[in-house]
Amino acid sequence: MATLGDLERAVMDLLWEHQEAITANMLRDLLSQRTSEDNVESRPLAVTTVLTVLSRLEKKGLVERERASRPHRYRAVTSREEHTAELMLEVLGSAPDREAVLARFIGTVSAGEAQTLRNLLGRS
Amino acid sequence: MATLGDLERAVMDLLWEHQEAITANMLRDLLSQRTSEDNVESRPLAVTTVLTVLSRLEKKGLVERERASRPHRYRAVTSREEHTAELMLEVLGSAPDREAVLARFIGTVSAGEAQTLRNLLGRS
DNA sequence: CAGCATTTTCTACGTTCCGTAGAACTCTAA
DNA sequence: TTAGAGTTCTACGGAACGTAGAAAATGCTG
Repeated sequence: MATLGDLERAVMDLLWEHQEAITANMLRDLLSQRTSEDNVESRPLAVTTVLTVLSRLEKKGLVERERASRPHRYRAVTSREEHTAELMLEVLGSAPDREAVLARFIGTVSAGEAQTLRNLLGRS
Repeated sequence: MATLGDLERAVMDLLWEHQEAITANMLRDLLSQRTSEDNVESRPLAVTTVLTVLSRLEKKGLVERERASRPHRYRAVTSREEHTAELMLEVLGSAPDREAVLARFIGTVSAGEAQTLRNLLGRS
């Protein structure tokens, strides 16, 4: 499965929040903001660190970059919803009896979400 | 997330197929059977190897053992369906807008499964 | 166009997780 | 009480990830 590390995840979260492609430097600033909110004493990451995880994310197919603009700009390839739904499907597919899993799944989902699902599925 | 390695996964698969708790030796035999089906030339695992992954799985809360019976016997703590459904829920919860994810998810599920979901959700 | 600042790539190191298993220790049955 | 089966301890190699310096590429500016 495409499992992400903490920093990779944080970077993806930021990219998902930005429709526009952004640079590694912007990402570094956003990351240091975010971690300083958690008032954890820590110096900001080096830009090269951010660039490293960005290329790893690119290799994983989650991020693409505009090489044209000089400070390269990065964006998420798929939306967070798409990505998450794909992951859920992948997990679902890891069991032989998908329907049995769905049954359990429905049981755990909140009432509101169950209603959402009914609406989405329409009548039959 | 509780992500599993290949061998850990293989062991869980076997435990999930056995309602009865089984010993490390049985597991080793079952594993060597399974891999020999894939006619990959390979000598069977050492029992200590199986025991190691079993204790790791125990630490992860996926497996419990009967320490009473002398060759300890191991069983999965939850069924595969339960486990998988929990994982799906965990993935779902990793996105802020769960309903949007569900919308995508419904879109990707097969028609048969959509029908299953309708039945499970009952009418509204 | 040459030098400098910015940006990107390469290389690398420490940590954690996992597959793998030997060494050492602990039971229990005879 | 001891041998053999079983369990725990310790360990190592490889991969993934966080981290970042060194080196190379690029582009602006005089």
